[in-house]
Amino acid sequence: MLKYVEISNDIRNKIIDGIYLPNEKLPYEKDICDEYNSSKMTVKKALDILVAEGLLVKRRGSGTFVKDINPKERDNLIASTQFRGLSSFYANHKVESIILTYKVINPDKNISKKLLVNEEDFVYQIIRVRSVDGVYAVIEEMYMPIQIIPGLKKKHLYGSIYEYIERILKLKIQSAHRTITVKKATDYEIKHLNVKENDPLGIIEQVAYLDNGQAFEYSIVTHRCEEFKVNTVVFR
Amino acid sequence: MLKYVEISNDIRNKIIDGIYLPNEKLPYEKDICDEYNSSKMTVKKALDILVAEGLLVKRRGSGTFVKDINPKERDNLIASTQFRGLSSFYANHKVESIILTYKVINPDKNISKKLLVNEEDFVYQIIRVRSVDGVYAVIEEMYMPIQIIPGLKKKHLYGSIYEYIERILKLKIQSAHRTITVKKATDYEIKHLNVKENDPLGIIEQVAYLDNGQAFEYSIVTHRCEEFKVNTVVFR
DNA sequence: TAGTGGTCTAGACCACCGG
DNA sequence: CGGTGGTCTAGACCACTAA
Repeated sequence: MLKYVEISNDIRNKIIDGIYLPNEKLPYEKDICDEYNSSKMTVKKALDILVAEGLLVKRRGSGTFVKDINPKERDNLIASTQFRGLSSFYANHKVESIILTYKVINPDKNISKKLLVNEEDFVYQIIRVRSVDGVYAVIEEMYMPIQIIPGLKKKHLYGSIYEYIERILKLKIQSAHRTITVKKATDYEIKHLNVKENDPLGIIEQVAYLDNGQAFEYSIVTHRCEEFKVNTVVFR
Repeated sequence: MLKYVEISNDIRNKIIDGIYLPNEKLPYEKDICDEYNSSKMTVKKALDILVAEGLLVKRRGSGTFVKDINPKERDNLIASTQFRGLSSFYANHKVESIILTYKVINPDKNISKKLLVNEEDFVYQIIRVRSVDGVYAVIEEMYMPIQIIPGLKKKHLYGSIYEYIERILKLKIQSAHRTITVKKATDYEIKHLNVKENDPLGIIEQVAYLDNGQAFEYSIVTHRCEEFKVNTVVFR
């Protein structure tokens, strides 16, 4: 385990457990260094992770303080700063999938551009309706190059595809570029998501990358509006 | 100017100008250190900014590579990783505001909680319809404590409030926590945004913070769906 | 095995805040 | 002014990749 990850996990837990209270000033960086037996740079890196998560504020010249946000928002923030699939985001809920489409196709121009493959190459096309605790949540349309993700079988689609990629193929998922937009439900969504005509929907279009920089997934996930909530922290 | 900001700006420009091409390997960190006459840690910090912006990928053991994304997406990414007001986001367009409400009120429970002020304190309530190049874009409902943002006059509301905060009050805006949701247009929006009944809308609810950690703004910005597009990069 | 990026240190110096 | 966080260095050592 890396030292700065250890330190930031420890301090995050202290905030969650209320050992450090909202608006409380953290010990001086110097003391934190002593406590964890680390250098200033390492402690700074650990604290900066928590600043990026929106849990801490640093004021040059005065100190480091716990941000005063309510616990629900805080948990939301911690969850949102991580990139997870639906299955692990709703780890304590029952996530099920209905498979509408599962085939191998040649990508159209848009898909081949997103995944950086040729139009002659083959990609999986997967369309799933996913439910959480028995309630329809999203329609997920997904494209992955078979060269990068070999051996995917239908049985994997009922659970988490990310788990297959990471645990079976031993690949590392690194990041994703997302575009969030809004649209009105079409007949297709009315049918499969059990929404009403004219209901608004949230759409997350995403290209996801492995840690070697390869794009391995292009997906368009359409969310029912009740289920749709995205949290972010932005910096100036 | 900070060294790592200089280096990252320089490399970002080289990517934008095509001096470093997609998929190209960057010089070894060692050579970059020599080029900018800096230490390894400083160069690493500069490159990590570009990784966070989604422009670069690093592969331990092989090198640092320019991510192969199309120029339009790339520009979108660069714009989205920064936290700006509408005025500076659309700096090359004509941004106008219609002021629907401008008064000082006692905050309700929700607002006082978000801004961390008492319900007896006073906050500005500002509601503006903002248009870009003559087209209605958003309704912005905004609350700011008068103690933190003193002296705001109606004339400031026609332009950029952020500019008033930064240039006149000399305060530094640091970050914002955002929640993105979706809803169906109500009569209020149909009237003021010139949208049709049942049109979907994108909502960004935001608490913004100064660099001293104070919350200075709570706002709910309702976007017409055509105008609504949020880009993010997430990491696992 | 050589070459890459990642972590970590100990300490110098600077910028900013408050009394 | 003392105390805080921010930047930067020079170099040690480690983890991973590819030839």
